[in-house]
Amino acid sequence: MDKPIRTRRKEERPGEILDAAFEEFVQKGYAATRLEDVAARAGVTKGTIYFYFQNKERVFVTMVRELSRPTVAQAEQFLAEKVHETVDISDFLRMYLRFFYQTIVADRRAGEILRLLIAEAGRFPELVDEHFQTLVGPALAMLHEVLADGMKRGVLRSSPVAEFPVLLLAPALQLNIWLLAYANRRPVDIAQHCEAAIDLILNGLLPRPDEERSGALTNG
Amino acid sequence: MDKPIRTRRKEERPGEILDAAFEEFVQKGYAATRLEDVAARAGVTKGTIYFYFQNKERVFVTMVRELSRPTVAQAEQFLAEKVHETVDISDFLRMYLRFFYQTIVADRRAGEILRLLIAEAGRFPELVDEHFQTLVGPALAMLHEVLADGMKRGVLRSSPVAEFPVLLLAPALQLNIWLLAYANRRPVDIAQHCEAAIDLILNGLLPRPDEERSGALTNG
Amino acid sequence: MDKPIRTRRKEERPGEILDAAFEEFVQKGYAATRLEDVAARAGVTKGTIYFYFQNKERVFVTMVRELSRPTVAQAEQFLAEKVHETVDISDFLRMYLRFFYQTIVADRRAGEILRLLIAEAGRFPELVDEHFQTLVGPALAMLHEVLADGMKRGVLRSSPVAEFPVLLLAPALQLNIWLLAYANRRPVDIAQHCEAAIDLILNGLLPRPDEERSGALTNG
Amino acid sequence: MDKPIRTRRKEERPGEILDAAFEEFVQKGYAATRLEDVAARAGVTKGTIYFYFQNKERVFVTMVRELSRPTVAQAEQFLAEKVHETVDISDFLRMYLRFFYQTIVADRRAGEILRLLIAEAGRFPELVDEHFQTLVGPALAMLHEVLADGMKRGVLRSSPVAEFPVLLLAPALQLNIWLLAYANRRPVDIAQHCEAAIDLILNGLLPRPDEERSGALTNG
DNA sequence: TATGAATGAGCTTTCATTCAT
DNA sequence: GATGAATGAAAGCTCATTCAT
Repeated sequence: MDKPIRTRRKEERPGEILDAAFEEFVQKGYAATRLEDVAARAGVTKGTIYFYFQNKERVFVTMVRELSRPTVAQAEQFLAEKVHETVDISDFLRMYLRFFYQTIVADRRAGEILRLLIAEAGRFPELVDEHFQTLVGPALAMLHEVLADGMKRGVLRSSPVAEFPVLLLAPALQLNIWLLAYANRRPVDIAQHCEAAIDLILNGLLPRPDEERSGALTNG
Repeated sequence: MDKPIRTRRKEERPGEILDAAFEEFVQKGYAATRLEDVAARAGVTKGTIYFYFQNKERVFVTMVRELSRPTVAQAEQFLAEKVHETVDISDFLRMYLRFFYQTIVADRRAGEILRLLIAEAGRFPELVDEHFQTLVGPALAMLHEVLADGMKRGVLRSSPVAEFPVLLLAPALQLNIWLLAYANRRPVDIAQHCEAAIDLILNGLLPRPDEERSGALTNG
Repeated sequence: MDKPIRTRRKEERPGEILDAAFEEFVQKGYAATRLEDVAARAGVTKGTIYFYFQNKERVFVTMVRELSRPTVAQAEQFLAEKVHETVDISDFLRMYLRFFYQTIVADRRAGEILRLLIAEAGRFPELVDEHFQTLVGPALAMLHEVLADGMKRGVLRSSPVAEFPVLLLAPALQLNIWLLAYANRRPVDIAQHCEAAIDLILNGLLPRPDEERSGALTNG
Repeated sequence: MDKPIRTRRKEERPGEILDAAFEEFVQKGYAATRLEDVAARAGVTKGTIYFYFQNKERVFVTMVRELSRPTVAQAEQFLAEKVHETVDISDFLRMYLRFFYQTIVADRRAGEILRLLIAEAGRFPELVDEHFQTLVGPALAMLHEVLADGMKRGVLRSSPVAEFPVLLLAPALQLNIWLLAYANRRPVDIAQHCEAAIDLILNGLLPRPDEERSGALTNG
């Protein structure tokens, strides 16, 4: 029990280290995390980390990439399904929002990584850009297409929102940050928050039969 | 001839230090900021900081509080004006949103402090809570009141959004994070973003004359 | 006695540190020297070294430069005196050799620094070149001039040695290395070694009246 | 088909490791050399080194001994030939000097090992002494004998050089150090350097027919 | 024989903090 | 009030050495 006999597990070690790194980085942030604590949590010693990773920075970057992988895969699959071409636009938007709530709010790992990325954006700009390219960009591009198409077809109200599809993701982002910043001190019902966002957004986007000109309400 | 300068300085020193601290903390984050750099930027030496502040943590906390002060004052004034009691609800919501865009997006200091708070939330939970109590909480309380009242009076569609007034702030928060995370790499037109958010939200909240039951669109 | 009260001596500290560094580097070599030992020997703590020097390399380089200074000054003075223009060439060469024995053999500091430079030449090529430029080069240039002039005037035998003035310094270099490599295990009488070298070199350089052609003995 | 290669390897491994060690130690010095680099250069892994050698120190010591072997053998053969008893003393001295230039200057391995020994003398005093016993000592003893005998027979000028035969090796040592310290930055023509040394030394040692008393030139 | 994952002591370097002046 | 030399507790990283396979 004292010295857990030296075990070799080349296959699993890196993953174990990255899992440990995730917990530590999330808890303390990049700079305040000690690699020794990561090692201890992974059940190895400092030296072992340096056997698998070049330095602290590489541990962080690799961890973000590796733990983002399932999220990226899910998102790619979701975006590839092209359900929007066959489904009612309201239904599609509901699905879309729920998917994002699922991804960046309900999934702790994905949510924490997003927050970590925001918090450490200044130190890891390339990582942030990478994240944009693989996740945010494609998701926004698809939304943009759906919105523009819906407006052209008249199933959506014509609105400047078409140019800011990111607005549809804002609620999920807000909740992500809220939950992680206030931790357990200000709990929120995720499902209700999501449904409220859907209510607001769908009503905001669907045509208003009472109006001749779209955007009538917009000018102040 | 010498004196006046020295005297003036004496009173301004703490403020100069906090200004310098703001720049450094924003650039590097809490842990990676060196008090020596703060001192250099403020034109003093490390020792001087310790004359005015107990330690690094106090410098950070005091900086956040002190530099938040004008924002808090503005917000308090805005919330106290009670214009919502006299003005058309659409106009009020427009003003409200624009005010927040002004505050947490266009005002660099307020915006950066918000981001700092998000990034360092784990290390300074009390500061986050304080921020909630003085800024976020009151703003949300007032919004909640306005929304609930509007729905009761029928000038707003009855909707679960009433219980999540924070949804109205989500767009500004999203833009704040976007700008600070992507820095200058992905510029956004703030005014247009704001107007798009207003369009979405107002249309999402105002009554839909074509429908009997509110929320008809909500169920999936 | 326990904690030698923190004393400030900005003026003397760097010198004390360099003196301590000299002893440690000489004893252990560059790589094997611990800055902590240097600090202890100088009566300060590790941190203090970093207050005055950027890093270990700078400590080494600065030490070599600083402790070479008196030697360089002596050499410059010696070379500037131009006694060779007024003195009998035998007398001059005797002075010259004795001066170098004094410098790189009898003077422990200069001798050790020379050996350090030889030992660490691979890691500090610029330092070696600097040493050449300030010490070796000028000394050889002057010797070359004296030898060439002497041979032209016929007071020295014409010989290929003119092109290799460094041969006159070889004995002192050899003794330097001998003493430092064998430490006290193989003591040598410096003065006798020097006089033997002078005997060999003067007899080797002065004209041989029995010969018509110089260099008669050289061909094998 | 496989076997022969493996078998051959098996016997050559230690030698391959020592060759690799030589290159690394020469390039970086003892302390700065990583056994991992030695292993990589030898085409094996770190563990293998520990199979053949107890530790880093033994690798170094064994390498010096092993790679010195051919040099020692050559020297022993040369010294055993006793050509000095049959050959003209000038011819003998020429041969002697040329042999040493060949050995410690022209032969890169022997030259580097000599320099390594000088550089690391402080850490490996026994190795230095061993080197003295097997190489330097015998060579000097023989020289001493030849010089003393020559002076007694009158074929050499009587001189204090008899007691410092090492002076005859000084030029080769100087050139060895020069070449290794200045690497390729200050090239020297080895053959000419050698011939100049021979010229200086022979003329310095052979009798001067113009003088009654030997050593007349020596007193300053 | 050989491997290479794992260890852990040790080293350089950093920096918040102190304190004599 | 202000300085800045000095401290010392980390923390990142390296590498000789070990050992299960």
